[in-house]
Amino acid sequence: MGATKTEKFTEEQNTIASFAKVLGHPARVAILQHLFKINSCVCGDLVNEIGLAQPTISQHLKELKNLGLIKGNVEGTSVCYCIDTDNWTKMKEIILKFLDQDVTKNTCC
Amino acid sequence: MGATKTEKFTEEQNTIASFAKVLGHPARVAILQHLFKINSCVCGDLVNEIGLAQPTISQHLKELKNLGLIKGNVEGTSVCYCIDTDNWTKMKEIILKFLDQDVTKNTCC
DNA sequence: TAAATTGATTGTAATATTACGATAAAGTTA
DNA sequence: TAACTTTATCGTAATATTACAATCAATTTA
Repeated sequence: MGATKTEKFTEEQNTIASFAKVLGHPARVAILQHLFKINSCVCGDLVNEIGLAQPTISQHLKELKNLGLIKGNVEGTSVCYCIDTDNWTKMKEIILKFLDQDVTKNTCC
Repeated sequence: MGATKTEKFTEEQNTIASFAKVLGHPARVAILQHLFKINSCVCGDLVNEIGLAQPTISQHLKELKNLGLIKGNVEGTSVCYCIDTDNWTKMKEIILKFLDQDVTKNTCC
């Protein structure tokens, strides 16, 4: 009990859910928005930008990295993060296909 | 500790995250896909369609209803669920706006 | 009205997530 | 090399989520 029963669902359903899940925390949304806004790499200023502790940000970055949405380059003592544009586009297409189902056919309710 | 620090984020970030979060479980993805597929209301066959217990499905339906993505009509002893097309469209626009950020500008990494 | 059907609610166990202090690891600078 | 800077990892507490058995509530049917 307690754990999601992944085996009951299709691969597509699990993929959609795992992308949606990683976007399902405001800190990760904020991180991604910031990475888009500055149009280049970011280093440690995410901790200042968002008001969470450094280990917490690091943990969120790891989850985004695990799904391939961002990548990080070590630059001296700091790490430069940015959007992985290829994977972002792939993710976008998967989510879009799901969201774009025809909504007009529903006649009851 | 443990709880998401909602107050640290903008309303937009929290809205995006809460929509993404509700899509972040394969059972809810499966429910929504089924509601789209049959192009009309569904009653209790979601429990058969997806292999989870009835209270579990009921709980997932409640979460989808709380965010306004589906609505339910009582029809005798059964309840007819379907997509709330207006709210689905609104949600889609919010998520799309977030996903559609220009990905080409990133030059480093 | 009694039995049956359907779905919601309650209670709870198992697991996952979030957040952060402490500390480690790796590079940089004095 | 010692001190400093930056980020990752470990450990853990607090909270949230997932799943389901048991039960309740409402309607329908025999």
